[in-house]
Amino acid sequence: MLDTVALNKSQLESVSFGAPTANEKTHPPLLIIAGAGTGKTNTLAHKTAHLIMSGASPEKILLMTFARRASAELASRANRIVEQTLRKENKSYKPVKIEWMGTFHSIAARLLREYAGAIGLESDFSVMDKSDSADMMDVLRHELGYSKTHRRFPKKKTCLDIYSRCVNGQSALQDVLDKHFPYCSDWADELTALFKRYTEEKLEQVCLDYDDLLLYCFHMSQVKEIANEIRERFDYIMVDEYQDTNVLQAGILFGFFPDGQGLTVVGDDAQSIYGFRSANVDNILGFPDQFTPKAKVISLEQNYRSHQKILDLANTLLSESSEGYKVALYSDKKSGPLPKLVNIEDDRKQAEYIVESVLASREAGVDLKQQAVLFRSSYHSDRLELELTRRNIPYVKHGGLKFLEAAHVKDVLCMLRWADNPKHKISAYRVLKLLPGIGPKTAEKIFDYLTLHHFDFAALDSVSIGGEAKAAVISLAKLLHEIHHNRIDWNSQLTKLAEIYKPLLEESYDDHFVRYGDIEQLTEISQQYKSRERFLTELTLDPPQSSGDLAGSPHIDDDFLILSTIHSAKGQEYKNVFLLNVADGNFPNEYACGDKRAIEEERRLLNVALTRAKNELHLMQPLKYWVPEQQSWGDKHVYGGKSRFLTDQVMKCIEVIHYPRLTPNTEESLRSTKAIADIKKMVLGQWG
DNA sequence: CACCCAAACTTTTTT
DNA sequence: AGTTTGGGTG
Repeated sequence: MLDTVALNKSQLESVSFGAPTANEKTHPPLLIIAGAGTGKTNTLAHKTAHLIMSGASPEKILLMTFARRASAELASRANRIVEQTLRKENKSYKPVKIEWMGTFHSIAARLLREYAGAIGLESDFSVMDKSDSADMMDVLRHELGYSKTHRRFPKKKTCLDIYSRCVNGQSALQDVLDKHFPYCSDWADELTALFKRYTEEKLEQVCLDYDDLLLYCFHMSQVKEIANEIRERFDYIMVDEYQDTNVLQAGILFGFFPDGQGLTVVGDDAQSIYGFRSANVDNILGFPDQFTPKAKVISLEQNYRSHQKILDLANTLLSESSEGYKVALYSDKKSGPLPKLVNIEDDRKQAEYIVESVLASREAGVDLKQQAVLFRSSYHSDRLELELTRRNIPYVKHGGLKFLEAAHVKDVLCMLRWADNPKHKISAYRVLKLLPGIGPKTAEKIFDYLTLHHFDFAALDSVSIGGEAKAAVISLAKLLHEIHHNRIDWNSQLTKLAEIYKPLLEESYDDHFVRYGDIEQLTEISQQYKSRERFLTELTLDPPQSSGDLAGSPHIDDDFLILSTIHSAKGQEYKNVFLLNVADGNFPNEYACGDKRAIEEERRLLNVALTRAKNELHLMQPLKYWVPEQQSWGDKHVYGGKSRFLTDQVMKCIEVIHYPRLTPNTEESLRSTKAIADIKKMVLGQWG
């Protein structure tokens, strides 16, 4: 009943490994090393489908993926395979629902809510997103008096990054500082105090940040009774992108499933690119040895995505690493265009070249959607975006600024969140400060008053503050009160909040018209969620990836070019790929150059970028490129040296071209030659 | 105490 | 370029 035609030998082995039979029900731990484009998702989908058809209960399957998009896709593919197979056998089919799937963070959030009672946690905790966390850091930073020191204290974002490293890597503060933030080393004591306050403050406000979700869940997994119960709930556990898990995530897995029964992890050590989030490649490399007997290992090496010339390039790049990666990819598609290294003058020419090539390919029948421009940092596409807009070429950008991070969207969201959780100080301050006449002090006063009155919004009627602001506070509090107690239907809660927000928006922004559109869109999105709580949690855990991603995307059948950071392009594939700014300082990034491990991560990042391409691959090598740093008056261009990854061996896999084509001094026409007219004089002429 | 303006400083990738 | 801090004013 297994569809063997669609799978190769290793894939088939992965799929059938440990599937339940009449007399055998064990599934020992399994590691699948799946190189780029080797049909990983397909294999996982088949495995899921196969398990279900062999009698496994869907509700006892746990699927953990890296991004929500990936998990949704996995589930729908598995569904399709089950359906197809059953149809073929003329059996009836009803859709399979895999209830337990999602990112580590979202699974953790769900488990924590369920077991909150058992671990002494309020089950109605809020989840803070990054900027909430940063805001809280900032407040405490001031409170502890660190903003007035003679030497500059790290900024809120830096503080948060340091904290996050400590938690996710379970490392000592001093180690983290020495290794990743040497310029902050002197502040160890202050940071320790700050992080302690931060942790207390979160407890007080019943908030968990991203890291807490993993941290709490990790501690929960160490509690025998709970771990046992959770192990009973799941027969099969599949974890995707295992190379990007950190110590905490691996700890959670081993806490819940110590013997690895039913556990399958999938990943590729050559695609580990989340070291900055404390991902640890050792997790995947050391996985087999965690168990006795050791876990079974299957490698997928046949690539179905790219032709051999692209793979040769990727393989050569990886072979020059000191890391010794597990797989070398090969493809049945032997021929295809040689990857190009395109020399251009600067990012302007870069944009020009890309626009021309992209349009030419479209003429030749390749949809824009099948072409992607990838880059290291999201601002790298700025110049290109200008050019695309100018030429009316539609595009969607993944990575970079998110819809939810826009100030006005955040404002409304905070109103809703405060209504949801009256103790949510960060939201409260943000919302209160929006009202005219209310600054930090008054906001504090109001919040203290609310605290004193057991967080009952109705009590704010009698708060004593200055005349003008008072009316605004009272009418806001009234609405929040009604929302908190769900006296207003969930469907119209955001609409009501938007009504209150609208005048404030008009007051502070010239482009309020556009911004209000975003608010309406937010309201629209919220309708898809069953309850306020789920809306808030899921939105912070799985924010829409791009503005085109929103509200079921009305332009779904339009054709558009893909712009994406490499990190966000993970798991994707495109017919043609353009990679921006391949130059030393960017590939590898200059901040990574100090550390050998970091450089290797840059190499893997480049590998990920290369292996997205099915057919054409253009590496753009600008002579100089634009960087936003440095003093604002100077020339913002930086001369990038040749990337150290483009060694002689690597260059043998690449064709070098120049754009515009090198032609010996054709007519320069009249540009930049000597003046034959005096424009200044002509302009002055109007005034006699 | 809120608000406005000028000066200083910054440095990627994401759940 | 955009955010954060500091100082001055009402």
